[in-house]
Amino acid sequence: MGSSYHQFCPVAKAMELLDERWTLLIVRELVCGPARFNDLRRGLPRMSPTLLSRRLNQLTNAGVVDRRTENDEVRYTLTQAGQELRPVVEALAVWGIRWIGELGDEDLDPKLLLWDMHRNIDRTTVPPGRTVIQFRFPDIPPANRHWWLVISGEEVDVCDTDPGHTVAVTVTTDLRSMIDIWRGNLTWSDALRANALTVNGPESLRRAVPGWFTLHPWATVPRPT
Amino acid sequence: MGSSYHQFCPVAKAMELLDERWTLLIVRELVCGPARFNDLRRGLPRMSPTLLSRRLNQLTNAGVVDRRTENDEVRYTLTQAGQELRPVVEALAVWGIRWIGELGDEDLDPKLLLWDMHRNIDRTTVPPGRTVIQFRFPDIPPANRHWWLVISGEEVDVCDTDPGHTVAVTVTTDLRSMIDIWRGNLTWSDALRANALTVNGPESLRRAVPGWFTLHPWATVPRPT
DNA sequence: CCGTATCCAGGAAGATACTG
DNA sequence: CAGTATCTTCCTGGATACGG
Repeated sequence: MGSSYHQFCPVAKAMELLDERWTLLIVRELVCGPARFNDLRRGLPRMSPTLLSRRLNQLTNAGVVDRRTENDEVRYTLTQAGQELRPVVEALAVWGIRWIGELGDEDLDPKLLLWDMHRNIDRTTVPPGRTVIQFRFPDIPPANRHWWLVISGEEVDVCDTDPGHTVAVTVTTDLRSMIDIWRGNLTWSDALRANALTVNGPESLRRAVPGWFTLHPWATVPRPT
Repeated sequence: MGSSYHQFCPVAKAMELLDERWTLLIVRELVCGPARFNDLRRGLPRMSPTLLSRRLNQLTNAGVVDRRTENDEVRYTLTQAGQELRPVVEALAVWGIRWIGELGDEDLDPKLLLWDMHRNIDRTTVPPGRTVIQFRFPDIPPANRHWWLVISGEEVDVCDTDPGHTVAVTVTTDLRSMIDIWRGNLTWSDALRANALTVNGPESLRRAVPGWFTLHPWATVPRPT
């Protein structure tokens, strides 16, 4: 655990645990539901597995995280104490979206974007059966340029190589615009109108695409004037 | 500023600034109102002035803190962005008081206790004129054992040497009990009944003392069963 | 009163490779 | 899939002393 502040103040005691690098981002991941070690790694790609492991142990020892093994599958979940960190994470998200507007190019990670999108699909609006969305970001290096979201009845998969299925719609845009949309700083229709984004595919699907994603809670936070 | 997480997530962007050691505790201090450099030092006694200075610069550059010089007096205040960190601090306080119950002896700092008490005096209930409360903590080393709170019309002073004024009431207790009361884990009356605390002085004042302090918001937070 | 200058030690975090 | 092991670097944070 982080070293002590030698203060009895609850804020200080909380921060002894939570002010260590990455800790609250792990909680953020787990707020979305139980996760396996490698799920967490996908949401925290710049974190080394050693450090992730250490942090999970610290959080477990602190009573925030529970490590469960169910028929050979390891799951990390939030305990009651962990669940109650949700207001902290939400308050931070609201503050962050309002006051930290400028993103550096380093912050624009397509891997994270797709990972986040994949868990915010509104199944009820996507056609039944298998639907594949292709994303193309021509402005970034080829290695990360092409992505596929494979939506089937039970699950949603993220691929960075062509899964081979028929593509329903292709979204072509620069990465920053797509992230601006995701964060709620830009609407799909404004991006389309400004030619910052194009959707290829059958008319009906093209119109429907934006509705396939649930709005991130961030997106609706009012911004400072 | 802290190093980047390379994520566009608002929580990550917020934590780049806020997860550095001491940063949110400075915000906590400033949430109570504008403060001078040495006021902050009193609330953060284990922090070196170098580091406090550096953090204040970081927070100023981040647009969270404003440094004002008014007729030769330096004041640090929260900007609008800083004010909006209040929900974060409050969420952390609620979580901390509920889930980080055990305090080490290292966390029991009488200096901090008195500093915190001095800014939570309910003037309307304290008799007019000058009122002096003496605190005695026989269980701790002599150097920190005796404290005086000098309440006058305009201000409240903390002294660790006898200010020489007439003492209205003397509170004698162990430090941990006083902090338990302050955090809302123990009531004045329970402490009195258990002989963990005694108040000396005129009957009427003795009864009134607990009411001279405003209840800390922490104190009323319901605890987990 | 309000900080800055300097120095030092320790450990945190990153990178990489490897194992059951 | 779920982590350890190891190594190295850097940088934070702490302590202390000093200046405007």
